[in-house]
Amino acid sequence: MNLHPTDLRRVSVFQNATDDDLSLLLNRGILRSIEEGEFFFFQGDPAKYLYILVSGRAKLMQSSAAGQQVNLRTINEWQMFGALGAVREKEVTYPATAQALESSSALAIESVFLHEMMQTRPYLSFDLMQLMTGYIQEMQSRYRELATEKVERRIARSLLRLTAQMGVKNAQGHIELAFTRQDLAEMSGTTLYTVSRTLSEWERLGLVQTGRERVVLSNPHGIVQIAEELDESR
Amino acid sequence: MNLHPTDLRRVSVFQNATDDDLSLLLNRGILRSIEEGEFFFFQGDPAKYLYILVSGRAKLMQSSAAGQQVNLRTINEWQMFGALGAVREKEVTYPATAQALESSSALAIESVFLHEMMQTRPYLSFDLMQLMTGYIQEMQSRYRELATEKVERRIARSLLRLTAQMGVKNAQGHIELAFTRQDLAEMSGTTLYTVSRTLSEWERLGLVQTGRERVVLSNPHGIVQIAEELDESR
DNA sequence: GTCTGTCTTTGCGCTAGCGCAAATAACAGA
DNA sequence: TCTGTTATTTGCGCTAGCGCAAAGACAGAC
Repeated sequence: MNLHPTDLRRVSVFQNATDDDLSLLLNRGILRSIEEGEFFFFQGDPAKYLYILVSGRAKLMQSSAAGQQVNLRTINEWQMFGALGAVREKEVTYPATAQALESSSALAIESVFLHEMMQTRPYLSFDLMQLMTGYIQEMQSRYRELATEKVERRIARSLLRLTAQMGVKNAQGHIELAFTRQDLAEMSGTTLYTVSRTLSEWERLGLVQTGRERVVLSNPHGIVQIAEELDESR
Repeated sequence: MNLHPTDLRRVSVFQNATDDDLSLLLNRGILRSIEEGEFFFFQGDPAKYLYILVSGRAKLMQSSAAGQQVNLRTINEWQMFGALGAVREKEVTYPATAQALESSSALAIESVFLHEMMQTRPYLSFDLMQLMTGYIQEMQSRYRELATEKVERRIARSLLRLTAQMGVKNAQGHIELAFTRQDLAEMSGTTLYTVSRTLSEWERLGLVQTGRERVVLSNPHGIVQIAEELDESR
């Protein structure tokens, strides 16, 4: 894998960086490649590096003391993750675990290095803040959904969110997603059983086609309707 | 109400600001006072101002299309709220509603003004990012709790969070909180009925004393235990 | 003191969603 | 093709928590 500095401009935080900045970052970065199911870092590790996913796909998840876990977000190519350490000055630890969903590689950059760069480059701070406000808003919305909306709709929302982030159209122009029922459950705050039952129901209605680690939205509009329609029962 | 520039240093985002900066901010600010139950801004309004609560208490909440709402956080004196507009350059709207829990006043500062100041003052950006990472982490934790933990524990957590933020010790050294059951429910992602039943149960056990818009933690340790103990049933 | 509006409690019935268990399906490697 | 592993489906029973409704408690206004 050979990276060119300007590739890094695809990272939203670096969209306004100069070519020199990008070279600096690339030189300081270490490329780490890991296999499906392995981890970039664990919740609780010291947050010494931030990462930029170069290839593959990963997920960020948080687990409770009892071991149950939720999916905070999925990470696609050219997305930055684990960047909290660059902001918090004190010794900090990652608040979540990053696991590869398929063979992946990521550029690891020392948190303190980005921290130093931001001191003299306001646009970097702004672009990072931009990213952070996005996360805040997303988490707030998901929190509200989880608190007030019922499962079926939350699953629909998860599928739509995934579609927006990484939906790939197949030959028939249908949107195809590659996730296990368990993943979907962790994204929607429910159990794999309920996800399975819901997808089966939707398949019966002709909204989706399902398979092992696969969901095809054959009628995206129908899913949108489930996600959006006013719930007159409340 | 007469404000002195250095009062603003109590705001975490301004802790490292110069006296000149603080004066600038104060001069550009407008003091808005509102009554209990009234609103600083509504979800969906253009985010033209950011606020600093000078006196009183407020809550930030988000509501769904169907009108159900959740409590995102409570705002105490010298906390900043509604600051997203200072980061996002495009026309943005508040993602939440800010309502006064008691008569309150807040300093309103134009978002663009803080935005400009940050261009040349890296420490401002850092302190704002610091705040934002805190929110991200808190929302992530609360999201996980809501998804994986049962109601009783979530209510316990809410009480402890409130205690940390604004607990006032009364004459007996007990921690006293002033919230309606409805508020507590919106913070914990449940209903006022369940909160009421849970508090009654705790009162029977001698963990708390309750009253109208009042919860006294007479045995905080017991509440901590409920919030923390491993749930062997899972 | 009394009235009024708001907040709280509690009984009751109900159901959405959980989670076990067992069967089945799909894939991966030998 | 066979075999072990992992993912998925579905029946079944259960319960945590919801939400209505009605009664009670409290606080402020007059």
